[in-house]
Amino acid sequence: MNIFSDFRKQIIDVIEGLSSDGSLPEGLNLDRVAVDVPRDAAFGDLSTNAAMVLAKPAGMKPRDLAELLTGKLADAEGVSTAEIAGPGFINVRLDDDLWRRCLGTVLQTGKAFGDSDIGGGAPVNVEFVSANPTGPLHIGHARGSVFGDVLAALLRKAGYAVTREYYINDAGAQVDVLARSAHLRYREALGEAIGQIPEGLYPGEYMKAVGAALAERDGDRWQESLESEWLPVVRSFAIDTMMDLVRDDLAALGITFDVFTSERGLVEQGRVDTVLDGLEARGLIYTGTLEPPKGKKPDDWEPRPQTLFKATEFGDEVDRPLKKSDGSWTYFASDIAYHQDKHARGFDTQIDVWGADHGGYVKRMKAATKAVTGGAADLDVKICQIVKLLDKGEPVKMSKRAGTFVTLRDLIDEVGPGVVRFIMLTRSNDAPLDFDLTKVTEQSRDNPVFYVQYAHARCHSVARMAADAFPDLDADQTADLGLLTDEAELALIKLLAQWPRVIEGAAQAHEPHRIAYYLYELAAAFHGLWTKGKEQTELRFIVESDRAQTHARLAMVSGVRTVIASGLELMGVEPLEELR
RNA sequence: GCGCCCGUAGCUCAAUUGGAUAGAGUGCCUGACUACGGAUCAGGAGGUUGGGGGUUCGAGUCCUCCCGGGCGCGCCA
Repeated sequence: MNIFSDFRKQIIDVIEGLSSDGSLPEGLNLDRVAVDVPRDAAFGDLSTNAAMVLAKPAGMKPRDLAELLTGKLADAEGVSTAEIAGPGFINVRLDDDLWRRCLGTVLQTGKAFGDSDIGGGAPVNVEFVSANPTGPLHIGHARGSVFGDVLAALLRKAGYAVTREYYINDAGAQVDVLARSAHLRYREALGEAIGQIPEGLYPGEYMKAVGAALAERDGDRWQESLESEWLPVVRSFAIDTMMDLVRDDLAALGITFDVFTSERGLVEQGRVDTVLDGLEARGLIYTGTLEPPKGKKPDDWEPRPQTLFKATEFGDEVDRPLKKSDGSWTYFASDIAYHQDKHARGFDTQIDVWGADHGGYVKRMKAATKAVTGGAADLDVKICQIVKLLDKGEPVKMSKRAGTFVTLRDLIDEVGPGVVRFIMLTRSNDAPLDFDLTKVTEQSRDNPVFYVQYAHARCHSVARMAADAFPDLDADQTADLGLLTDEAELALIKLLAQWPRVIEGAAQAHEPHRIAYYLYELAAAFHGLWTKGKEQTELRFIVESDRAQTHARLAMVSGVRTVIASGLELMGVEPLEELR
């Protein structure tokens, strides 16, 4: 039950009715007709801009059209009042019973309340994390990981067929460095003194285990052999080990993927060649020389002919190189093949979640995707800004040597997965985020995780107390919701009714942080009502002298608990029933 | 120099995708709470949404030009 979309249908019906009886022209475009919640509750429960957006095409003044619509709407079912305001807004108040019925729906459907079918089962591919398999995940990865995972969950709840995907960059020079680092540790594991890790190799302690495991598996087989012999083997082994590490770290955050795609796999299957041959056949690839960037000329710049993709034909600023000087593909070339591959697998809607440092690549990737799918695939790239790690307001110095933790795993161990996940969504993805280790575990209002969890725990607390006062109370569904008449109670119920709308809006905008903000707002309304009951005893949830009233209020509290739990679970955060 | 993101209350950030009198937290000021579970709640002050111009019924949001910050800028992903 989505009151807002239901009401929009009512308005559309009214407009179409007026069209068919000649009061309005036929065939009006109704796309821009919106139903909103007014900023100020004094304006009513709902408002619509219908009269304003249709005035011009209908050839009427907005207020006259509003007049016409209000006349019909006032008689519509469930509408208590409809009036015109401002330049032509129509403000509507609905019968309180309609809202109470919505609470009834919450109680009946439970956590499925808010599920939507706006996705229509359309396939969506969400690609996120995709960290290079060269080491454990760090804090910078945490944000994109959570963002992508919750966005995927959100889209699923909104009715899309979502695939969570991880692209393994296992074909570039970096994994060769990884292999050499692993080989060194392998020799170390076999008893060689390796001394200092040479510049350019990965020095991390985590590489020791890789070397040891390889020695365990293969003995001294690669100890004296040529690099050309051992490199592919060691590389493959190291990548697998690193990916296990990455999977473990993600699992600790509650994240799993449906698909892992290997860049090397695409290259070895010849997919890159195929896709780029196709572009070449269309005249979109040529050999040319790029201008140096103005104002910031690299020291070693020299003009050089390169194999270029005509990205400028698809909205990019300059054409982009596809081949390295050794003749191998650039990562961009394989990325083109990868996005084509996603399209070939049936994904017309693709979402990539990237870090802030990749912002400069959005245009070329969109251009390439457009080119390679003939414009059929829509790519949305979500950029996550940096996370600043703080402790008591002071920046935490990231030094591996000093022992200050930097890995994702350490962060999870320190504050718990739920806290990490929630905090990562307390900002819009394109705003930088402060993660204060002290604040996020504080029990205060300015720690949103606590504040929302506390509201949820309070709901459970009420239920426990009620079980003492009325041990034999029936299920929520049998309560007489008509007894919920206080303004604050109805306001709370109206907020619950917004949940499906929040889901749809957040899903369509690809903005999972809206869930966190909504939950905070809902928690605030609930805490407010709680305290109101403290001051006016007749408003308490449990009224010992009034069994029916208590029953109704417990049902309302159940509704709040259900929606908060539903939202937290959507975010991958476990709802707590007690706070120590 | 160019591109992308950003600029909103002292500070950190929202703003129903173009809607009405721009909202929360924090900080400051005032009050409520000896218990359905204390960690809360109610109120006050605080704004020319960086600046100018434009688009229209209507702009924090879209276009344009400046100012300021972050990221990026040919064979790293």
